[in-house]
Amino acid sequence: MKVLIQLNRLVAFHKTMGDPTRVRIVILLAKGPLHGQAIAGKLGLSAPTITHHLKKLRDVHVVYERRDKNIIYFYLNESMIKQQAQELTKLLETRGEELDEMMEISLERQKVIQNFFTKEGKLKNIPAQRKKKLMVFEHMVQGLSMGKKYGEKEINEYIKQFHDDYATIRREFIINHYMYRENGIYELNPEEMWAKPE
Amino acid sequence: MKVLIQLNRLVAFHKTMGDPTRVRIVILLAKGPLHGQAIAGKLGLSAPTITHHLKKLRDVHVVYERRDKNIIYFYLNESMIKQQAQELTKLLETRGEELDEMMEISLERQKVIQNFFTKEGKLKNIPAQRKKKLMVFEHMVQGLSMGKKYGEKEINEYIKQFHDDYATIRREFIINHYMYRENGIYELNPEEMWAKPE
DNA sequence: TATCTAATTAGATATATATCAAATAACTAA
DNA sequence: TTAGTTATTTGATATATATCTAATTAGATA
Repeated sequence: MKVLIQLNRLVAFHKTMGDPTRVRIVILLAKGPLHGQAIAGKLGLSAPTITHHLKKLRDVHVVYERRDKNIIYFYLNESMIKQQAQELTKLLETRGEELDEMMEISLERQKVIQNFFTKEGKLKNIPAQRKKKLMVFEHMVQGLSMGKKYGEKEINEYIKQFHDDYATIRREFIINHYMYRENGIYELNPEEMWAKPE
Repeated sequence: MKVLIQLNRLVAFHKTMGDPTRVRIVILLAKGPLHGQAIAGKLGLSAPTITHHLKKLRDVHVVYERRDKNIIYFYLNESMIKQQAQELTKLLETRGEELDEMMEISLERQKVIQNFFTKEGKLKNIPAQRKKKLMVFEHMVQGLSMGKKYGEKEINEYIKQFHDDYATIRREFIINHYMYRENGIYELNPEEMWAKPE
């Protein structure tokens, strides 16, 4: 099977992790979720600065947030970090000829993602065109971890991060073989099984 | 065993990998060593630009170079990439309390490294003070891969990247249990075995 | 020694970004 | 509705950095 890396995603991830403040935030969140003020306090930085960094971390899906009353808690998305660690080693298996192809695919995909997601990472609507729809789903599924089992509630919560209509999207995940379900437990399929355009 | 991460090293690595040109260089070198002009040609960038990026990649030990006649070939240090991929996942196991400790150690170490290595990464001289000496050796040993077997020639070549007196340094590696030797084959020891100060 | 090629350095420019204080927005609870 | 808390946005500033051209250095060879 061909090693396909999404260059932009990989670069964006590393760029984001290439800042000491952000890594410190990640380390703090590894212990458990925190709200903005707490992070600011622990790191001795202002609230706007923390907002700034959290936005970047959220852009690459390293953190996500959940509101409880008036306080927004930030969570670490561990699976994304694990995934990117894998991508890094995949780089070594890449044959140089694939570079151009990778760049092209990356570019097209980037455009679609940019069109259908707000800058906050919310899905505006589900694309009608199949190819684009699949790109959007693949994008969403990136934050899930291979081999991990998810309860239905958990999946719903995860999808809500992108769109309120989690039921439809969850169904699409199954239909297009991104995930499979057994006794109410959801799990990511291997990439070979995912729906492909054409 | 405690998870000890060198924050600065980790951040520097990711910062370096957070640039599309540099990742493209890494992908090219994954196929095999190349010289500067070749890289410049393939990427459509000027020679100075390539020099600039190679310097950064060299700073974090992702590439190293070897001269053949008049041409300098750049090699990918795959073990460093694998190692950093591991460090990334180690982040997740880090307990937040270790943050300060990590920062402090990082800072002290950084200073020592800065004092004893030139900005080209060459070791100026072996520190007399034991603690600093160990830091220097640990620094050098970072580019070797755990579990990999190295021939004596290979080790010598590797050490020459830092200092001409490879024999002394190779001996120190053994004395301080960074590596062990069996029938002329060298291998990295697990970190628990490494010499510790005090 | 003179000359060729490869690599680096210097200097310039344009762009990005980390940070803060002040203003604003979003939400809760009284 | 009003007050209080938390988060974000705005605007300013200082710093970093990706890229180029031109000049320089390093090493090989004729």
